[in-house]
Amino acid sequence: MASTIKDIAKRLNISISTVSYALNGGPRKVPEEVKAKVLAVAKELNYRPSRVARSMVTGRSDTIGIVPPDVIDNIFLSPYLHMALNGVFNEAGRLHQDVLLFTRYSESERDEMASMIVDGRVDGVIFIAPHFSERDIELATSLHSACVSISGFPLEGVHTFSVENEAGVHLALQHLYDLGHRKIAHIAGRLDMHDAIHRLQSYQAFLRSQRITYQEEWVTMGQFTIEGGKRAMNTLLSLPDPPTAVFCANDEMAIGALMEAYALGKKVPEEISIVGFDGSPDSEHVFPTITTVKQPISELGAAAVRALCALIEGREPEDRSIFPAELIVRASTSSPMEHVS
Amino acid sequence: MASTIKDIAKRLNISISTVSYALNGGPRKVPEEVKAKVLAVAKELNYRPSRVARSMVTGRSDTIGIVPPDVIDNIFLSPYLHMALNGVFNEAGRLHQDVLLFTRYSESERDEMASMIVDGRVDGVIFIAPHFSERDIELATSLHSACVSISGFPLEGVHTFSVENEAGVHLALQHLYDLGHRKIAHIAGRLDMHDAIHRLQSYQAFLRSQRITYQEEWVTMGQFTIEGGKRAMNTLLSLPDPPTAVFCANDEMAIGALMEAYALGKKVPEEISIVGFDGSPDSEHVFPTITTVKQPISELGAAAVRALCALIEGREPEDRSIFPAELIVRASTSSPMEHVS
DNA sequence: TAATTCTTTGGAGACGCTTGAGAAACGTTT
DNA sequence: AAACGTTTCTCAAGCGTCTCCAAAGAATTA
Repeated sequence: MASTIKDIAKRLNISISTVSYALNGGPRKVPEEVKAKVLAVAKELNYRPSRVARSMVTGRSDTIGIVPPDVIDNIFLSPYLHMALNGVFNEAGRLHQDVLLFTRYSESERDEMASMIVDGRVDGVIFIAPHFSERDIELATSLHSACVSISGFPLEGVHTFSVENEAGVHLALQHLYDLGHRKIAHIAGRLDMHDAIHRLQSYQAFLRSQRITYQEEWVTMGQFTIEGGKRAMNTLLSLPDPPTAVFCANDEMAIGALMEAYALGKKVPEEISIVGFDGSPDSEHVFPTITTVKQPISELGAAAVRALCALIEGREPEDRSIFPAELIVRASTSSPMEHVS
Repeated sequence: MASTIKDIAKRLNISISTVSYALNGGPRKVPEEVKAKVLAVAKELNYRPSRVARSMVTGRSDTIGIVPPDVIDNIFLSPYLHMALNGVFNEAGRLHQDVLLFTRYSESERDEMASMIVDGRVDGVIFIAPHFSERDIELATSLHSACVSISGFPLEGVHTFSVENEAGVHLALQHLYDLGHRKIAHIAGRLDMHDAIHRLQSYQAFLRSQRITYQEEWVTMGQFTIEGGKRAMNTLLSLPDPPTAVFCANDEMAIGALMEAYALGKKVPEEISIVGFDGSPDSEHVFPTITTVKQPISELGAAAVRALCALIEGREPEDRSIFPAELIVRASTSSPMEHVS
């Protein structure tokens, strides 16, 4: 149906190779006159080179694969992933790379998934926030496939891009501390993810450095979801000695916490301060707007793409891999004193 | 580097075709004994079939392409697109289809874009909310490539999936009308998109049916964005005779309108009621929560995938193409009377 | 004019896989 | 023993493209 390079050759009575050279401005020179004719016929026949055939012979597909975190359904409703994808897509477009999103819908397909990564349709893979248990990434590296990760666990030979978690957490907690808070709880994310672990550890480190006693029950699990944030906040507010401030490992949990606080009749920030993490658009749309630690997620995505392309082409990636965090103070935090009095 | 079907054949001293048949349970039978041996060796050599080579000969890639709306940068931050992609990915996974997201980063690459659609890497394409001026979709059909659209303009031979816009708009406006509103403004979306046009027309039709005089200045453009919603709301509230209610063509603009209303000291819903469209998660996170018309966007995406797969396999799509809208009454709407008095 | 060099162009092999055509081996039937 | 059907397997032809190699032609030199 679709026309091929052969059709063009036949039409002009020249060889296939000449056509190929003409179309690609190929390694060999082709007289301008012939070139023009080839291009004209190509246009006339509505010729489109088959990327598949080209991949076959060049071994390159100019396509990068994205492996989103392996969570439950509806994964594409996560703001974090959106921001990451946003950066990835913009940069991929700029670098003339297409993006193949790997979908997986059950654990049992894990192996099939793994083989997709190395079946030749992508030149390299970006893992977004992979779980600790994620073996695909090891498989990919073992097969010498180019791969990088965003917010992943440090892994031998895998370039990992992430935010300065420790510094970010410090900014958030210092902010609360400076406001006068001493009873600061933490709603942690999924502890099989690197960022969640790192943020929890940084939280503990901060308490230690400020000589605040670490209270086991002030750390609750929120699974990085709004629902999880609600549940966690509910738990925290039921404590005999509830905290005056809550630091959440991401904005979604902060939103959940906010909603739950209101549901329980607690005013934010008057009765309890809330800080999020990520700097998602949503954090600014809720009421009150949420104080949060912004990480340049889109830039992480873009940097990952650049690094991956470098690896594919055999260059050494030049991007730094740790990105700065920035505190954005909004309306969900205030001093606890004013209202205690 | 990677092992091929040939390596397996050589190792076992059998023909390449036998290996192929064994691996695929192919068209021809292969004795269990041989099959077992082949599979064992395949595993040992860590063999992964090359999808590229397979595509080459079968002409199928088991991959569907997605063309997101051709808007400016950071497109992946649109909740609408997320919900659509969410449905698409889930369903694609279920049907064992991979998803290639087409990125495009400039108008000048339009032609390159078009050829990507038909270069053999995808079996079919889903256009999400294509613009009126989008020619790619026509190109795709003219090349007999399978394609469907979500919220697109009706086009000969292209299955289009969309929500019952007219009914949805009616629900929203009737709700406002029943509350007592008579001065109802409309913040419209991008008028090069089908949904935006359709919703504007439905708004006008409703006013006509209720014999409310259509006020030119009560229709403002919001471009489907939060920023646009803010600007539009600003314009509306500056009118000498401002409306008591605003119906927005999507939730993002409703959020923007909400923010702007607050910024101008107008209370929602006490002084002005706001209704959105889409039923995005965000519409429930803002304060006050927004009354909105929910459309099953994810289901639209899923249905589009099913239909596309049917087309690819030469079957007739069975899904209905118009989906119901549902009014979700929340806190952003109330009767105007109470406060006028 | 013949020999040499340079330029241009066509031929053909690969890439890894699928699959139809047909060969070989075997057992069964007449 | 011949004829036949089955089963099991090999051969080889592609799929569309890229690119090396060699052949043909043109230009230069002896």
